Amino acid sequence: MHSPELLKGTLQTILLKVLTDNGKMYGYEITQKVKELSMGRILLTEGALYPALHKLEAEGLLQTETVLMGKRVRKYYTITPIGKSLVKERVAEFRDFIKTMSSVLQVQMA
Amino acid sequence: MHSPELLKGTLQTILLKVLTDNGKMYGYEITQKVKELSMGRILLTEGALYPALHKLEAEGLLQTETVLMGKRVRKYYTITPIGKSLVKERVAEFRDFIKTMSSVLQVQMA
DNA sequence: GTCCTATACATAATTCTCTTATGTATCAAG
DNA sequence: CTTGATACATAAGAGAATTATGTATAGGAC
Repeated sequence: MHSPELLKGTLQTILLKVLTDNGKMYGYEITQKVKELSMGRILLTEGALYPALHKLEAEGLLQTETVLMGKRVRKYYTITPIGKSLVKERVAEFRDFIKTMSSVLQVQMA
Repeated sequence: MHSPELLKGTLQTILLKVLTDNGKMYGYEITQKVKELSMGRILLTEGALYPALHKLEAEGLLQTETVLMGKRVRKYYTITPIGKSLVKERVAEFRDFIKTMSSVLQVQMA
C-alpha cells in the first residue's frame, strides 16, 4: 500500500470489486490494474495481496485456477456467486462510510 | 469504534476536525458529538479515544486544561495553531482518498 | 438504601491488518 | 551476465484499534 492508514480495511473490497469488473485475473495483474485505476496512488504490496487472496479463497468468495505460462506459474482468481453478493454489500458499506464521514467532517465529498 | 475496519486511520482526523469546529471540548463530550454527527454510526471507544488524544497532545497539536466540575475531573482539549494547519491537510488527504477509491471501485460517491 | 446507567478519566492485553523483509524462480533487454 | 520486470509465497514486526479492566462521581429507578 502506498497511501497512509486510510486504506486499512479496504483491500478486500478492492479485490472483490476489481475481480467483479474484470473477470479472471491473477495476482500481479490485479496490482497493475489497481495501480492504473488509482493513477499510481494505490500500490498493493505482495505481503498484503497474497494473504488476502488466500483468505478470500478459503472463505469461498474466490476460486482459483492454476495455469502454466511457459515455465511460469500463474494463479487465476475468479469471483464466486457468494463473492458477487458480498461485493455489493461491501461497496454499499463503503458508500455509507463516506456519507457518515462527510457528515462528521462537515465536508462535501463530491 | 462501531463501524468496521474502514474507520482505521480516520480517528485523528475526526478528533482534530471536531475540535476545530467546536472549540474547547472534553473527551466524553467528543464521543457524544461524534455519535450525534454520525447519527449513531461512529461510537468512539475509550480505549481508542484517550490514547489518541494523549498522542495529539504530545505532538503539540492539542493543548489541555484540567477543570474540576464539583468533584469530577474534566480535561478540556483545544486545538493549537499547529493542529489547525494539520487538520486542513488531513481533511484534504481524506478527500483525495475518497476520489481515488471512487475511481478504483468505479462508483459515484456523491 | 441499593442497583443500574450515565458520566469521566485511564491503561493493559489482545487482535487484526498491513508493511517490510526475505525467499524462490522465469524472462527480456542491453 | 546483470538488472528490472514478472510471479508466486511466507514470516517477522509495526501500528491502530477493540476488548477488558480499573477507579470514581452522580442521578434515577425500585
